[in-house]
Amino acid sequence: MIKTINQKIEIFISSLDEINDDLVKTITNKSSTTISENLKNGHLTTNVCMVAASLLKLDSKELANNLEKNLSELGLYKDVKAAGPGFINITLHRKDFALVLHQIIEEKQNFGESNIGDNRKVQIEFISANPTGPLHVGHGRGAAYGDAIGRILQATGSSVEKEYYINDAGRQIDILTASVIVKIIQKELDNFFPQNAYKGAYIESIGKEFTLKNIVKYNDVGSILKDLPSDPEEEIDQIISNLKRSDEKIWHLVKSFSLESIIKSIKDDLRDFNVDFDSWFNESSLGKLNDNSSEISKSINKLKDDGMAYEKDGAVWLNTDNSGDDKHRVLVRDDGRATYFASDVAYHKNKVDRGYDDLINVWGADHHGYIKRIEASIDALGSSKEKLIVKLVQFANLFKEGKKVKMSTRTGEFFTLKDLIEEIGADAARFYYLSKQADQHLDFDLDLAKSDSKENIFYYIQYAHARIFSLEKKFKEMNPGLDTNIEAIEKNIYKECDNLIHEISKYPNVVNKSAITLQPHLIIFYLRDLAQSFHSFYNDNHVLSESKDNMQSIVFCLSAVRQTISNGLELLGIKPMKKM
RNA sequence: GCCUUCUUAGUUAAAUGGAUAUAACAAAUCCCUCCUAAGGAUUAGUUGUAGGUUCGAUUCCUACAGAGGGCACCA
Repeated sequence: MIKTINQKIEIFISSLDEINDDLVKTITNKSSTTISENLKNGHLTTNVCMVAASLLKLDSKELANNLEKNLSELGLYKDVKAAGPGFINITLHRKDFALVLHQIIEEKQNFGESNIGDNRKVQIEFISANPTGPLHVGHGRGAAYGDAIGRILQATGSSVEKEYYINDAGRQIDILTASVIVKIIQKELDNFFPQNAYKGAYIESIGKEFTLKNIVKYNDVGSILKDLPSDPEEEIDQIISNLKRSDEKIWHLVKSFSLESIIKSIKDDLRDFNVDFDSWFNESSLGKLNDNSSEISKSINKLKDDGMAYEKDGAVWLNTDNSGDDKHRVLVRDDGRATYFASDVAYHKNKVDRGYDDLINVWGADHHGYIKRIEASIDALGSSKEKLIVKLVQFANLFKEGKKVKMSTRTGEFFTLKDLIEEIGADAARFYYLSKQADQHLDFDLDLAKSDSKENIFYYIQYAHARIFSLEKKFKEMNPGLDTNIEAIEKNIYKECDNLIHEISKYPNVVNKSAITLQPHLIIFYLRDLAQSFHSFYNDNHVLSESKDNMQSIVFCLSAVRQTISNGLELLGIKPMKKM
């Protein structure tokens, strides 16, 4: 409908004095015909006259009056009116207006989908938490966000792949391994525990599980605590090297066991959170520096060969001049070990080589300073940093009984994602994570998420869905064999539905906008508005005591509302409720 | 100091450069003999300051004031 109107408008614009093809193009690009915010302004609205008037130095109101006359004379629309500073408001014939209902009945769960993504290959990397402990509520926000934009992009015609990058190669994993071993033999060490080791209860349970099938016995336990420096960082490093030296076999067994155990718990939590990944990428698969054929060596060598990396003070540095980063960055330390950054450079090269059109990275806001150097590395390796889209996700504060829930990784006291799911359920958790723009601070109120007031938007929306569902059921019981149909609506029988139909017709645009801006919260706010329109209608109209014709047309229309709510929730990874 | 996000009603939050800035909570008043009251209706209230671009600015630009985050040969 909008398309044909735009064609008519273009014909009108082209017929103006002193116009040329370029101007027509500029005007059509800058202006838009949209579904009116409010039914008072007709069904559709265009701002083309204001755009054209400013470019052509004409009076916008006069231009709007002319376009009004022009469109009216076509006889295609019920009403055309120039309004305000130069808007054109169009009211469609009832049949055209109700077209969206046909569309929903035909497309069902696919209503709202589009192909604006043009089949672009998009990879989304998110969460990528270190496998050194369970996922906590901070990771949950990235999980909900990454998964939701994945679903939204997929629904709007992109070809999406979701990936989790497992940092299974660095020092953190050594600390994890040491933590588990020391916990196992803690009694033999006179209850000693390193200051910077991981302290959560999960460390102990991994250790216990390991000892069920393995024997951990050191010939010379005392040597493990030999030569310990007082600095916490140096202390843990010394313990790591002592443990490795004392019994390399046990070290490797515990290391792989701990990793597997934690990765499994992460996967279990994500399954419960309804987040699924297409691939899991191990940092360790990038290989080692001393292996010339490994990906990490190849990336660094290529950077050196191309003059983008150089040696200085015994270390290898990446030149980041072209990226706006404030200093050059170390890839290989002067002691010959690669930095975390070096792995990430190789990882991003790997991603670029896989041929995606867009790489979306969902990172915690604390990685903000990291963006420029990664962009620099992508450019330096001969690709374009434009491919990389980094979305930062801000921290979430949890509030319980009005108080902020304190969390400290150091002491192992934190609210895990699993705790959150158990407390309020995966769907409500996802909903509240997504209810605010990802790059802004979120105060997550656990009590609100469980409350039964209207303030709890999650239930407000679900309630609308459940109400319609039960209404449909009752309608079918009352009228066996009677189908809902479009005829009644087209015959202009039940005008009170108009507002709902108008709201539904906005949905595909909301999805597109949400995909373009990567903002799932737009869908949440839309659903709230739609639910509100429905609840209001429901209160004013006692559906099941209407005449059969009316009932038919109303239930038909409400089914479309329910389908739309259901589709919107699905895009957020939330299951619509059939009863409450 | 540098980089970055942000500042909207008493509070928490919306708004591809468009019409009278949108909701909820809190306040006041109403609506269950009724399809789920986890609901509905009515009233009152908002764009940090100073400039600029524009037919039009909450939105874009500049400065200022205030808040958060980031600035490792850590990951």
